[in-house]
Amino acid sequence: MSKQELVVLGRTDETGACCPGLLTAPLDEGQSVELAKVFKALGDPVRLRLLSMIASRAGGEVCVCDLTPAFDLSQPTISHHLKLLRQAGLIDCERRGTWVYYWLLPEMTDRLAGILTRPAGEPLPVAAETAEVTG
Amino acid sequence: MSKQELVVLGRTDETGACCPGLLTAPLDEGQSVELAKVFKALGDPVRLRLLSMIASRAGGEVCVCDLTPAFDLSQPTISHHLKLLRQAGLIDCERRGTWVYYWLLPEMTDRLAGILTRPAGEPLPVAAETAEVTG
DNA sequence: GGCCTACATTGATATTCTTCGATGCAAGCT
DNA sequence: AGCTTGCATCGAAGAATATCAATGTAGGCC
Repeated sequence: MSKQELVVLGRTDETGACCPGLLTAPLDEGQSVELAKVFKALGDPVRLRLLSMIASRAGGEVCVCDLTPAFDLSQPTISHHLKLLRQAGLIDCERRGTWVYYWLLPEMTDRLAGILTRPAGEPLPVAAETAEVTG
Repeated sequence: MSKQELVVLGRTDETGACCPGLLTAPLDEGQSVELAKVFKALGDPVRLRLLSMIASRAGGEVCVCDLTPAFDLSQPTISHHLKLLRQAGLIDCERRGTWVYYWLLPEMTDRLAGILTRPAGEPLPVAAETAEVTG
């Protein structure tokens, strides 16, 4: 049940410094395709709420039975959204008896945060008054 | 030309500590809708590459004429993607003579990074063996 | 003015996504 | 075994998205 996450964004660096980052160098086509899948998973209000409900839960996990009634959506729809989040590598789940529990995979959110973080102390373009046209 | 970005995610806090964050408390419906628009803009390989090309450019800005030929897509399609990135508040642009230049709005990527960052030193759920069922 | 280049907008089409009801499957209970 | 609950999967319908060719617009140049 926990076998279909994506392996995304090249290596899993232990330093936390991680990959080039979205903002420092142009992404190649393959990287952009993989990264886009994760952001696309976050690009829906229902999935964002699901993720935040899962991530913020004390104890680190939530039963689906606690998630479904929080929305004005059918049970299959919630199940579908959870599947997409799981396929994006953002969450994982386990069946325990009758119930299924979901939890956050913080490695992925950490990686996204890193990718969106500027390498600190950037010139900050502000406006484009003095810049020279390269063409 | 620079008037249709979203104003997203509540206040613009100067401390950088920023809003509650996706991972610490459940998002309400309004927040999730606004946030989803930004992530949706990032949920496409072409737009991710465009954003990375813009963000990583020395000088802080890029001419559209340098972006378009980097893709196997028509000029209107690139223009469309740039518009979506701009509407998401991720980039802005300015016409200068014949050409139009785009640049990153780092406030938005900073905010996303903050939203995806855990409040440091979290218990890290690891597995779900000892957790009690709250229901 | 007239023409050309750079980019945006429009309108159409193919694909993808969200959502639902119906159904399937796993586990507990009687 | 049969029944019930919790959740996933299937198949279909409607909405949203990506893409293109055609067209519009703004600015430079003759």
